[in-house]
Amino acid sequence: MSDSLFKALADPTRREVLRRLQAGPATAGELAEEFPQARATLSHHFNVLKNAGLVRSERRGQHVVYSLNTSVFEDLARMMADLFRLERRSQ
Amino acid sequence: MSDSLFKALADPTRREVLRRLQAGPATAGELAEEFPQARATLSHHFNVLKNAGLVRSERRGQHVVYSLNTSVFEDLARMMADLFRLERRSQ
DNA sequence: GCTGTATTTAGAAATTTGTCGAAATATCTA
DNA sequence: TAGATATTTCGACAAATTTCTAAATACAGC
Repeated sequence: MSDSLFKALADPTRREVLRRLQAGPATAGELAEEFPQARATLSHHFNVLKNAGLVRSERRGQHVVYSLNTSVFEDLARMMADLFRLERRSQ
Repeated sequence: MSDSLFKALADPTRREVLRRLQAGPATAGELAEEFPQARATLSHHFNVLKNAGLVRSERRGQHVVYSLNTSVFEDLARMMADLFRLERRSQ
């Protein structure tokens, strides 16, 4: 729902993770090396991002690869527009 | 900065207040009648929304009128786009 | 199956957030 | 100035969130 999306975006570390994933997919380990928090902490953040539909994960052997899910952006834009009741073309 | 904005949007009651203000400005008292929370609680929410630049307030005698500040939407759109590195035309 | 590496889950501590009732402040009107 | 109404600030508490370490799970290669 919209609540999990907004909540997911409310944490600065999670927003940094999203920005990092713009450069391309990365494994949990690679991401963990770039952030000061413990791996368990980041794993929690990944989970929040996943539940919000902001990222996808895929296991590749021992690794888990995370990537941006750009398709949620449409939903996000719709919610933002709804919050400000901006006119939109479709629907 | 962006953190206060995302944090402000993270609470469902505050998002409801924003939607309510789409219908037009309202006093703290009018808003308080439409929400189950105590006036003190809502006053706190108004403050968070104000600090994030999402609403404006203006005292009118005994009343304080709150209204949507639609100009932040540009900033918001920019931040969202930045999170997903979407191509934009200007800048 | 065992060992090593990668990741997640569990449980707990510290911090932040949402909430309230009561008190304080601001403004109007008589 | 006194009284009434509107709103905010204060102080406290419960719930949620971020964070950690330690333990558990998943997989690969021997």
